[in-house]
Amino acid sequence: MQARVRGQSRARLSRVDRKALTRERLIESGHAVFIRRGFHAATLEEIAMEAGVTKGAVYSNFEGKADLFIAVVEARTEQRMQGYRRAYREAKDIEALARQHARIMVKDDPNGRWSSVLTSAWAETADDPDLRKKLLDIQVRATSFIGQTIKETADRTGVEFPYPIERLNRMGGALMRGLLLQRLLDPKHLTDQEIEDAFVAFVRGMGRPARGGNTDGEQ
Amino acid sequence: MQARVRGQSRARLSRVDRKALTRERLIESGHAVFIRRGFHAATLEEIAMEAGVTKGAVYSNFEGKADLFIAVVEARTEQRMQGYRRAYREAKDIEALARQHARIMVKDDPNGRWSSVLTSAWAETADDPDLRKKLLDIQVRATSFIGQTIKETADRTGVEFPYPIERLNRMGGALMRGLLLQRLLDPKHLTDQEIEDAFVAFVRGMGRPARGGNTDGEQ
DNA sequence: TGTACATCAGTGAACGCGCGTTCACTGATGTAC
DNA sequence: TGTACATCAGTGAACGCGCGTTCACTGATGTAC
Repeated sequence: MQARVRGQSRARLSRVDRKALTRERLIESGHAVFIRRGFHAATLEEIAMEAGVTKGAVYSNFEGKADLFIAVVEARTEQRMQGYRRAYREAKDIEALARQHARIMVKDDPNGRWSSVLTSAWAETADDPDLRKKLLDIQVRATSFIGQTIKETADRTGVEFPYPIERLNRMGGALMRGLLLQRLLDPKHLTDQEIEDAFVAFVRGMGRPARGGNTDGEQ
Repeated sequence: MQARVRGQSRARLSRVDRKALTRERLIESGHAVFIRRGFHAATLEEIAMEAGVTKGAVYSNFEGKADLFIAVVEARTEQRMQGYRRAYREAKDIEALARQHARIMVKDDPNGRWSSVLTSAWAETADDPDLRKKLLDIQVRATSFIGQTIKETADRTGVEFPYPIERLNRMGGALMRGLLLQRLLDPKHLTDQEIEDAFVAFVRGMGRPARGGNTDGEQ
C-alpha cells in the first residue's frame, strides 16, 4: 500500500481494514447502548448511529441483533479476562484474593446494568438454543480462565482452596450478579463495601465444612 | 341476594363479585404467563385468553401491562410471606434456619424464571420512576416481614444473629436471585443442594468478623 | 312481582408505533490487462 | 501509469409484524318507581 498524500481526517483504508474497523466500532457502541438502554430497549438504529453508520451496516457485519450481542459479550469477556490477569498480584491469603476478585466484579458493573443485559439475554435463550449454546460457551471459557488464574495466584502465594475452584468461581459469579442486580431497583442501598463483604463471607463460609442441614444421604 | 334456581356451571354473581373474580383470574394467569414467557414476551393476549376473557378486560381491571404486573408481584409476595410464616418451626440453629430459608426460595423459583421476570421489570424502572417506587415498596415490605419472622423464630429458639437481620436478609435475597438466574443459561449445573450450600456459606461467613481487606478506615 | 331506564364489565375490531429485517442501489476499492 | 470492469461495504427507504392501547358497542346486572 502506497503512502498517501497526508494523514486525512478519514484515512483511506483497504476494504478489509475498513470493514474490520466498522465491526469494531459497532461492537463498542453496541456495548455502550446495551448498557445504557438494556437488552430489549437497545435499538440497532441507536447502535449504528453511535458507530457512525446506518442500520444496514450491522447486517453487513453480523447476522442480526443477537449475533451482534454475542460479539459484544465476547469482546467484553476478553477484556475482563485481561483485567483479571493483572489484578491478583498482591493477594496474600484467600480472603484478600476473594475481596480483590469481588472488587473487580463490582468495578466492571457498578450499577448492575450489564448483569441485567446479560440475564435478559439468558431469558431469551429459552426459545433460542443456538444463542444459549454460544453464551454458555463464553461463560464456560471465562470461568475456566478465571479459575486457572486464581489457581496460579493461589499456588504462588501458598493459599489453599477448600472447595473445587471452578465451582466456587461460578457460584461466586452468579451470586455477585444477584447482588449487583439489586442496584437496578435500589441503587443506593447496597454499598460496594457490603457487596464485597457478602462475597468474602461466602468464600469464607465455603471454606468451613457444612454442619447441620441434610447433608447426610445425598451426594 | 336471593337464592337462584340451582348452581349453574357459570354461577350468577353480582357485578362487583364477577369483576373481582375476573381480576383474580387475570392475576393468576398473568403470573403463569409471565413465568412461562418472560416479562417482555408475555402478551396481554395470552394472559387474557388464559383467564377466559379478552384483552379489553385487562384494561377494565388494570391501567395496563405494568399495572397488572405490579398486582401479580403483590399477590405472589403475599403468598410467599404466608409460606415463610409456616416454615421456620423446627429450625434449631442459625444454619438450619438459613438452610430452611434457602430451600423455600429455591422451591419458589426452581428454574430462575421468576427472578428473571422480576429483574427484567427492574430494568424497566430506569425510565419509569413510578414503577420503581411500587416495586421497591413491595420489596421493602417483604424484607421487613421476613426479617421480623426470622427474628421471632430466632428469639424463640435462642439463636443469635451477628449481623443486622434486615440487611443480611436483603443481601441474601439478592444473592439467591443471582444463583437462581444461572439456571436460565444452564439449568443443570447448579443443584438445589449447591445453591443451599452457597447461601448457608454466606450466612455462616457473615457470622464471623471480617479479617484482612481494607476494613480499617471505612465505616 | 313487574316495567323502564341507567350503569358498566367485558367485547372485538381497529389503531399506531417501534423496531428488526430486507433489498435494490451506489460509489469507493480491488483486479485484469 | 492508465483504463475498463468486478466486487462489495455500507446506504436509505420500505416492509412487516407483533403487541400494547383505544374505543364504540353490547347485554347482563342494578335501581327507581
